[in-house]
Amino acid sequence: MPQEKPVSDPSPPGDALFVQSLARGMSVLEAFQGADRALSLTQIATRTGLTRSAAQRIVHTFRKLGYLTLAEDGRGFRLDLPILDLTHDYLRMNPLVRRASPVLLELRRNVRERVDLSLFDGQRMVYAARMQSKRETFFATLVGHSVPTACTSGGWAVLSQLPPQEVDAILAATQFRQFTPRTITDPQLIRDQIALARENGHALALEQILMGEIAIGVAIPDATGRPVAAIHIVASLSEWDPEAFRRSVAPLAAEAVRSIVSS
Amino acid sequence: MPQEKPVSDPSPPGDALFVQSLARGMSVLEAFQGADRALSLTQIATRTGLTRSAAQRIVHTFRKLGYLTLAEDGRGFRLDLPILDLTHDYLRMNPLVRRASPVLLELRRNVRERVDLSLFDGQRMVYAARMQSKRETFFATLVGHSVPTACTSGGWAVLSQLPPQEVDAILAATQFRQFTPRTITDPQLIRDQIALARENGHALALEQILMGEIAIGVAIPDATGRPVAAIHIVASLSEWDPEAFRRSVAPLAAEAVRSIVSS
DNA sequence: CATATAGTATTGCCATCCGATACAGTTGCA
DNA sequence: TGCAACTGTATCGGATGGCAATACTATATG
Repeated sequence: MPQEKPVSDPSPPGDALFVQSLARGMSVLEAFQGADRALSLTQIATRTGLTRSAAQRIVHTFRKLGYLTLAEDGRGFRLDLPILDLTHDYLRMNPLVRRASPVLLELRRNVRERVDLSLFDGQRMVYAARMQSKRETFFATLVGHSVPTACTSGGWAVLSQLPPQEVDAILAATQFRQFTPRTITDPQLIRDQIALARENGHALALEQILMGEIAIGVAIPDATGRPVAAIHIVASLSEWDPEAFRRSVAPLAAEAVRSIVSS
Repeated sequence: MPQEKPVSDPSPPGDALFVQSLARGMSVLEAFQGADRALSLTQIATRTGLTRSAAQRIVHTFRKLGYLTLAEDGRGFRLDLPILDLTHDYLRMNPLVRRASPVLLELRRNVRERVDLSLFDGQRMVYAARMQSKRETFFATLVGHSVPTACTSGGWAVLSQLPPQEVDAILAATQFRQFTPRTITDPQLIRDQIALARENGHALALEQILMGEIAIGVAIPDATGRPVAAIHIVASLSEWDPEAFRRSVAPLAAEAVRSIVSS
């Protein structure tokens, strides 16, 4: 009789192919999500539900492989550079990113505003590529950054292409956060935005994540028509009237999506 | 041309803490380096030196965890989105990236050309952040991309701050590649560039990676004075005379580095 | 229709991973 | 000072969990 497991790693009973050590290892890497400084063995053990011994062995192994490193002051561990190699491999091989990149570049050249590619991942939209414009905010720059699907133009565009029950499931699971005073957190109002996006073929978001920011999102479907990503075009309200922005930018974004899909 | 890359599976004898399964698992992720399409189990097994069974178990586990996915056509596997979460965590927690990002942003605003941050990793410089300018090439955009230390302005700047024997070791281990007709591949000529960089406090590279490209690199030292990264400023030869570029940009880059170091 | 792939599934053996415990240093509060 | 609570590191016997071989179905290719 297997003992009760306090762990968070999904080691399903009776899955003969499942390599527990590997899952535990990855859970250690995941433990760094949301960490704001280096993590000690004890912290890692706590966050992952592993014993300190297990954490020690795994950290030891990752250090030998280069993925973790002892922090500068010798207390705690941090993710290290080889992680970026994986990123690069992922982005490089992702067919969507591959096809989208040149199109996004061209798009940015035309609209002269920031263009992003984000990937649909349930409740999140994860930024995969960014073509910057002149001025730029800063942290959101980072690849891998994500925002709630329900709070962003691209997310609305994606949701507008999904069956209602899936939308409901996502909205129900979303942890709403008031990014700005104007962030919409009422699911019903969000459904309105989604309906609007379905009508227009694109979504328009005003100051949902950052004050002063206006964004247009268009969903990118896969071969079966299911939305898997979105283009965002982001600009400043100080330079654009929302309707003018929509009129001049939305057609270009839509065409970019067509170009990506057909290539 | 895609070369066969030996993937590391160091299973040191007598290392009681080493978790073999985990190392094997990571070697599977690393197997995607240089792959230009999805990899089948057999290919993974070949590249990693694992048995097909082992590859199967590991791939199965990674799929359950989300890191790998079956390719669209059902043949072969690809890295999947959760990889980007690790990236984001790495970049976010990296003290250097944290301090450098706002400075690079400011720098780009002033010079109006592309600004990169790359991290020193022995024979490679790995791109960690990029602040783009107007026009842009495409693949090099990707985070995690790397170029040989010996072929890039930032690399020369870094090498100029290292003791000669370390420089020799790196040059000796470098696989030189002729990116452009003007790429310098003679170690002695590279040493000249390094010496020049040491004198000037910055390196100037002409068409080393791409034709028409001029780049200035300045090394970023850590607290002990050892170079760990570099700033690159990259522009087009069609718009700049090399000497003018150096005169107007190098001081700004140097000041940016000072600002990063002292913060 | 034969052959060579692809991904998936099962099984018995035993090496590898397991976690308790001990050790060596720092930090910090009393 | 010294104890307490932390760091990261090291050891070890036992049994769990990973190991490789092999068989399976399905799809592609000739």
